Formats: sequence, C-alpha cells, structure tokens
Amino acid sequence: MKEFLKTKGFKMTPQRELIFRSFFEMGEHVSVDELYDRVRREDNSVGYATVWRNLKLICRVGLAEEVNIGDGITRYDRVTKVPHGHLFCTECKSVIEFNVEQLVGVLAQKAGERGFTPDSFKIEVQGVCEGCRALKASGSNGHSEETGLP
Amino acid sequence: MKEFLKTKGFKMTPQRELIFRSFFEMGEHVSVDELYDRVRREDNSVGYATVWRNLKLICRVGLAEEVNIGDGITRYDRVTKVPHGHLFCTECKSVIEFNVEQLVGVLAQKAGERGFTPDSFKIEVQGVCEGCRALKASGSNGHSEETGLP
DNA sequence: CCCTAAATGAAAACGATTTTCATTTTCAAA
DNA sequence: TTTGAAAATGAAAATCGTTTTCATTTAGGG
Ligand SMILES: [Mn+2]
Ligand SMILES: [Mn+2]
Ligand SMILES: [Zn+2]
Ligand SMILES: [Zn+2]
Repeated sequence: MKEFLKTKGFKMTPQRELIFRSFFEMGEHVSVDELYDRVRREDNSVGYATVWRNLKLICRVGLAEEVNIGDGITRYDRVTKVPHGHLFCTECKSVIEFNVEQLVGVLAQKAGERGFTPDSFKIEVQGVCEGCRALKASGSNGHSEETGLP
Repeated sequence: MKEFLKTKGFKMTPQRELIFRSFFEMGEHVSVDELYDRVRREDNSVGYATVWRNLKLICRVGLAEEVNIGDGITRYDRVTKVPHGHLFCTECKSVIEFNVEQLVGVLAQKAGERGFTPDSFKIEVQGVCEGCRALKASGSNGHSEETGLP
C-alpha cells in the first residue's frame, strides 16, 4: 500500500496507514463518522478532517467510491472487481448488494447508442427487505396513514 | 388538482397553486432554487420555505421524486408512466434520459429472488456526452494529470 | 542532515436543507 | 354567513454534514 501510494505521488503517515487499514477492515458503505470513531479507538489524536481527506484520497486512487443512499450521508464503498447494485430497505435501512454485470453491459450499450461514454454506473432499488416484509405481514403494527407534512 | 389534493387532505392556496403549476411547466430535474426563482417572477411575496414544502408535498402525493445527481443539490423529477434512467455528463452537467422498462423488469426479478419487494428504481450512468467527447477529442486542451488533493 | 512539498489537527466557514414561531388563511360545520 | 380548528405561510434561525483555512508538523528525496 505504501508503495502503491508513493507511485501515485502521496506520502505515507501513521495516520494515513491507520485510516486506510481501518477502512478496509470495516464493512461496506462506511461513513466518515463511522470511520472516524473506529480510527479514534486506536489513536484518539487523529483529526476528523484527516479522516475525511483520506477517505477522499481512497476514492481518488480508485479503491472506493462515494455512494448516496438518500439519507444525506455520504458513504464510501470499496470498489469491487464485479460491479454491484444495492437493494436498500427503507424500513430497516439495510443494504443488500447484488451482481449487475449483465445489466451494466446493457446499460453501456444503451449509453453508446446515444453517443455517451460511460464511466460508472449506479443501480439502486428502494423497497422492503424480506425480514421487514415478514414483520409487516404479521401485522405487528400497520403504520397509520401519515399524510401530513412534517 | 385542487380536488386531487383535497381528497388527500390538503388545502389549496394561491401560493400552492402557483408553485404546482410552475413546477409542471418547468423541465425535468428542477431544484428548489430554480423553482423559487420561477415562482418569484410571478409573485415575489412567496417564501422559500413554502416552495420547499410544496415540492416535498408534490413528492408525497406521488407526482415527483427527489433525484441526486451527485452535486449536492436535490432535484425534483416528475414521475413518468415509463420508468427512465439518467445519463449524467460529468463535463457539462447535462442529463440525458432513457427508457429502462426492460431493465426494471430484470431488476425486479433479481430483487424478488432475494425476498426483496421493490418500490422504486434508480439507474444512473456517469460519463461524457457526445458533445463533450467531441470537444475533448479535438484536443482543445487535454486536462493535465491532476493527482493532488484539493 | 536539510529542504520543500505534503500532511495534519483544530477551528471556522459553507451551504443546502429543515425547523421554529408568530400570523394568516382555508374550508367545513354550525 | 359566521366561526373556529387545522393547515399553510413567510421570515428568520437552526441544523448538520461537508469542505476550507491556517499554523504547525512530518515525510522522504537528495
Ligand atoms: Mn456496495
Ligand atoms: Mn429524469
Ligand atoms: Zn428491512
Ligand atoms: Zn457533456
């Protein structure tokens, strides 16, 4: 990793090493706050801005990308060899990943037909996961109508 | 429209009527600021919060939905009968819409296989549009490497 | 060891979104 | 038509995640 960054023209620091390591040890879809907390447990002198900047760096060198699931918080998702989409449960906020290799193929073609050169794809489905569906079906509550504004 | 809202339990006001009408007269992907400006031209006493709240209301009653193209500004997109995706040009910020009916079918199936019940789909492609591609090809500049952090 | 560019940490700045609150308006019931 | 409760509005302030600033420290090639 140190070498990898060096060839890209970046320096290695203890903070950076800790941040990178922590990020890759954590699960998918990590937010700045989550990574900051994690890093702090090991070294409580690391600044928030440093965590933020290094997360941006991880994206810049192509190891992750930002993902927005609509809750206003930017999360960082490791880049995987096979492209994946997200099933986002609006009830429990869980995220299920799924393979989108073929879909991306179709998309690339559609884009090409319009003279568009694709860089990256975002495929997300909002809905209700199996668990939450079961809960709702078992009539545990039944969410009253909720039509008024906040 | 007035009746439509009334059945949903909302009241009609001159501001609301103006805001709704303006929104549907504007193009796709309207931001709060854009709609606010437009509305103001007709009635400069309408407040920003009122525009914002009514945009949220339009979504709540299912006539539009929020869309984030990654520039930090929430835009509002009329809900169309046929689902569409977005080709987002990272150079000129233009947005091309395209039909995703079949894709959504595939997605729904994939989701179903995992016990997931889909509500809505988001299919976005980031890349470079035809025009911008041509400009870059004609070597007008050639973007130097850009590896450093901001 | 030195020097310069890069990196860091704390704090402030930013900026879109959302809420608060006093006031006005709608609309259905009387 | 009058009336009153609920909803809507406008101005301003609060929120809150993100990004920048700036003084200081550090990395690492020469
Ligand atoms: Mn993911
Ligand atoms: Mn659209
Ligand atoms: Zn769920
Ligand atoms: Zn373009």
